[in-house]
Amino acid sequence: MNIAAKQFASYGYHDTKISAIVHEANVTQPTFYLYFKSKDAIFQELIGIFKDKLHNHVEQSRLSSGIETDDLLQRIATNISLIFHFFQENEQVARIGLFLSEEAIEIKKQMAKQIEDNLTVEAEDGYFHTNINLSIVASAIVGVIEHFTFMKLWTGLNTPEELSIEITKLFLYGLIKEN
Amino acid sequence: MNIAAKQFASYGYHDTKISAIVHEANVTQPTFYLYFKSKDAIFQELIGIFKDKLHNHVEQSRLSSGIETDDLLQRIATNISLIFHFFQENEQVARIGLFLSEEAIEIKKQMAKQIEDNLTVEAEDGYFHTNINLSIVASAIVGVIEHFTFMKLWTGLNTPEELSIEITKLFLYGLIKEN
Amino acid sequence: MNIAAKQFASYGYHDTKISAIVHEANVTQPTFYLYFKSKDAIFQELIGIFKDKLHNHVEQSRLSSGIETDDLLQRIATNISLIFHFFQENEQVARIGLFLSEEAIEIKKQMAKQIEDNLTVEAEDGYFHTNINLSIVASAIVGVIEHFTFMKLWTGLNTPEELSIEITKLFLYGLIKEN
Amino acid sequence: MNIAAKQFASYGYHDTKISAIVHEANVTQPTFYLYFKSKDAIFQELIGIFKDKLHNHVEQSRLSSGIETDDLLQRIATNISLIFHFFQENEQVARIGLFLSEEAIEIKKQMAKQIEDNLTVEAEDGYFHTNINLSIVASAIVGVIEHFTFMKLWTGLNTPEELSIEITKLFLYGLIKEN
DNA sequence: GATGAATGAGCCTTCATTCAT
DNA sequence: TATGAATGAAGGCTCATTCAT
Repeated sequence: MNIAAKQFASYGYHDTKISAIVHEANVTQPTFYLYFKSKDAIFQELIGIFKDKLHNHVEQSRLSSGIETDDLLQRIATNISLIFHFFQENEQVARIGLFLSEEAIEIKKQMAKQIEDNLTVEAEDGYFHTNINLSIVASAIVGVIEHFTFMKLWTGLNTPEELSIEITKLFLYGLIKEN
Repeated sequence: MNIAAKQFASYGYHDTKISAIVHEANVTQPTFYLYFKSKDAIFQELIGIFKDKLHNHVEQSRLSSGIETDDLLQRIATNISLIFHFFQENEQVARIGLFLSEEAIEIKKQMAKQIEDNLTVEAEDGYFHTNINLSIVASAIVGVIEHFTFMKLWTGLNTPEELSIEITKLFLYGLIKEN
Repeated sequence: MNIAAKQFASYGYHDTKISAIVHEANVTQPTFYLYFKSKDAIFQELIGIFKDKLHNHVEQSRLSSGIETDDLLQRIATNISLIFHFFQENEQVARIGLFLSEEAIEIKKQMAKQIEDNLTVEAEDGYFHTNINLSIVASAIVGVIEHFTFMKLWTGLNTPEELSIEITKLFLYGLIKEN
Repeated sequence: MNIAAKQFASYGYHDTKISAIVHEANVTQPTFYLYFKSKDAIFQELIGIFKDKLHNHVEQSRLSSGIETDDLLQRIATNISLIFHFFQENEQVARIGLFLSEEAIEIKKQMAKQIEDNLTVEAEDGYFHTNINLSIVASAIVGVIEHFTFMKLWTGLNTPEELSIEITKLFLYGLIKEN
């Protein structure tokens, strides 16, 4: 399973060959079919694993979100940082779920919904501009997270903390300096 | 060429068969090889086309950028809107260049560089926070554009104008309402 | 392997189709690729087999050459006869190695070298004309053997013994009757 | 035609492509079919050319054979030398006729017959051993000529004269030094 | 539970050859 | 006479998948 994840993540669906997976696993091809119905089946299974892990992660972070700081920025940054940590620790399966699967779209939509909900709660305190569409903001955040994960986190250019703090500052205060 | 672009954009590299391309083009397979050296060759050619178009587009928008408004927001929004328009009008080839090709990473890096340069110019007027890393901001903008293009523009949910104005507001002023 | 040898020997490289080989072997094409990397690979393998057999044959005949007759003619005739026997018993692979392969030239050169060495030993007894280039004689003998093998041995016109005795007489005494 | 001969001689029948021939001839493929019925047709035509040239050559040398020396060796050597010259001057077409064509066997048989006839005439003078089968000798000579042509003449290692003199000495006097 | 051996299905590619102009 | 454009026919090779043991 891990081997398959690694291969799919590295080479994509088509360029990952059952023969290569079983070779690295030191078993034979029929053995593969003893445990998985088909190439597609194991792929879907991996996607399922990602979705489960993601779901658990979200649950976890909801439960442990009691540790709320007074500081809004810190609070949001921590949330985003958790997401980056999750992608960092589950890179291979995340690559599959986020970039290779057909469900990727759906998964990202749910991420956005999740973030939107969080923002909505924050918004109730009245700190946010009211003329901004939080659904779109959430989607934008997903876009940035996704992009940074691929281009900066997985390439080792930045840590989750660096990325999350940068995102948070940007999205909260924007570029413009008011005076 | 267009047919191939459509097929690659729809099904990806491996699930696009030469037989399907030529079938839709009402020619036979050997005819394909009369014009393209191989499946990979036409794919690379399409990527090349995208890169060229993108390059031209960037050039054009640089030249015609004389129409500078006083309004910073409007100015930036227009620039981003142009990018969305470009992706809208070149959807298929953009799908290939942005999401299917191996060069996608490089292409996006260049987009980011481009945006960073523009921001740097704007920054000279002293309107921006000085503690913000423009390189990361540019990369974030690329992430959002890419995400929106895929999830909202190509799905017909939003127009280039809507998306660009939303992005601009968000990135310039952020979520926080100062008072 | 034998089937392939037969086909290559009969039809040449290009006119031998994998499909024909596997058909005669009562297996399917993928099975072929289970045992051989490519069409060219099995061809090279057959050439290798020929070279090995030839090498072994040469070794063998060197070892068993203790049975030296006093009669020079008989001795040489036996040697040549052995070569014809070898080609007779390994016709298919010999056809490939001698006439179809790119290495044919090299193989024949080595045959010639071999024969030259033998002649050189014989020459030490002083029976041969001294003004004759043994290297060229050896090459000539190879030419005749090759020609006879193709035109007379494999066509069933003559036996190894007939051919070898004829060659030997000719090369030893020539046409001219001295008196 | 010359171009085709060159290509066939260089690459063999299958590896010679019509496209390559017409390319080198600076015409298009349909033009080829304007002059030749098929790939096979031009190949046969080239074989025909070789056969004709060979035939003419034989005729010529028969007619001009009045220049008979008293010296038997010289006489025969000259004949063989002429053959080598012919092959040297018609290398490409000879490669086809001697090594690539299906008729090669027949052609060589005729060469042998020709040589046998010549030998028979010489034999009438009673200079030759009587217990030698002239048909086989002729065939042997063809084998040597063929081999030398390929391995020594066309590789530039030896001149026609060198080769013919060597062959003649060998076949007339043999290796054995009588005393 | 595991495998050696085999295969169905299909894809890319090539090449001699022709048609309409 | 010459060609631009196209194709029929086929061949090598790959890969997910299965059967018999």
